[in-house]
Amino acid sequence: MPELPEVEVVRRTLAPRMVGDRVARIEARAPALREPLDAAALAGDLEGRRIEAVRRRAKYLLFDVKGGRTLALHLGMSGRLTLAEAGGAADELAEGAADGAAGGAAAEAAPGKHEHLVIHLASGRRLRFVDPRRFGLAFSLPTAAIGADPHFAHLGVEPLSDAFDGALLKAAARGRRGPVKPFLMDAKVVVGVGNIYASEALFAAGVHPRRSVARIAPARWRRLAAAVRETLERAIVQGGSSISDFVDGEGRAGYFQVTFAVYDREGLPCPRCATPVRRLVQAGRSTFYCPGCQT
DNA sequence: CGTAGACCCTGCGCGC
DNA sequence: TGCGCGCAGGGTCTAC
Repeated sequence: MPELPEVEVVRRTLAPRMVGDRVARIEARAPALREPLDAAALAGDLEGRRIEAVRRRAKYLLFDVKGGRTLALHLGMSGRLTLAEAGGAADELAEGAADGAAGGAAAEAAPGKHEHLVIHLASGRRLRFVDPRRFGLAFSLPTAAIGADPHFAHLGVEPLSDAFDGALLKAAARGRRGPVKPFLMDAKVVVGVGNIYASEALFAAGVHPRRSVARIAPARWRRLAAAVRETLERAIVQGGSSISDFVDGEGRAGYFQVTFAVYDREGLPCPRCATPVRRLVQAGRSTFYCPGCQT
């Protein structure tokens, strides 16, 4: 569910309510995520420590605690975080929001299906990590060693940073030949551009998803970089405004506020020229584009 | 080195 | 109404 904007919206929701609080207890259960949960390491690194910052790198959420350790969470495809307030009432709300599919059976097990991790805070709040498809990740590491960690070492530039521009894309494309859409989604080039916003940014820039990166001139790279940035920033603003009403840290609501120009709109009219939107498959992922607007 | 494809896993929506 | 199939926001590994 999460691309960079959704992760960033969750981060902004959680940060003011978690920074300054303390990790009281880590509760790890459910089957392994992409990598097995190391409950002992999480407890040893985090329990009893004050949360100093909630940051983001690519699609990872980073919770820095006092003593130089960091909890890293990745939501994968289906991960969700909910921050339940102290006391019972808000708890139920969070459960309901997090488990939309479990409808019929009232006899669901108490902890909730697919609940992998619960972080109990000293204030009584609880951060729950639910991930049905188990593509997510949760691990702790020394804060100072994040850059060298294999999960982060090869990551490219942040798309909302000053370093990200047309010149960077052009340089990264040197010696490459493939289509631009998978290139945009390559985290070694630029992080956080997932399948939805890759299609959306290409549409906004008027670039055909199959165009070879070897045949993109500087002006077009500039347009594309600007489109990536603006598309992500707009999604953050829209997701953020929709989420501010929520009592929990649920990220999914943001998606319902954002309207896509082409993504998941095969056959529907392009918002700019009314030509029917087309779908194709690249690197195993669906791409949506307007054959009239994108060259 | 760069790229394409398979694979990890569960749930949902659609067509029959 | 039930069942099988295809597809889903991510990332990594292997084979070419």
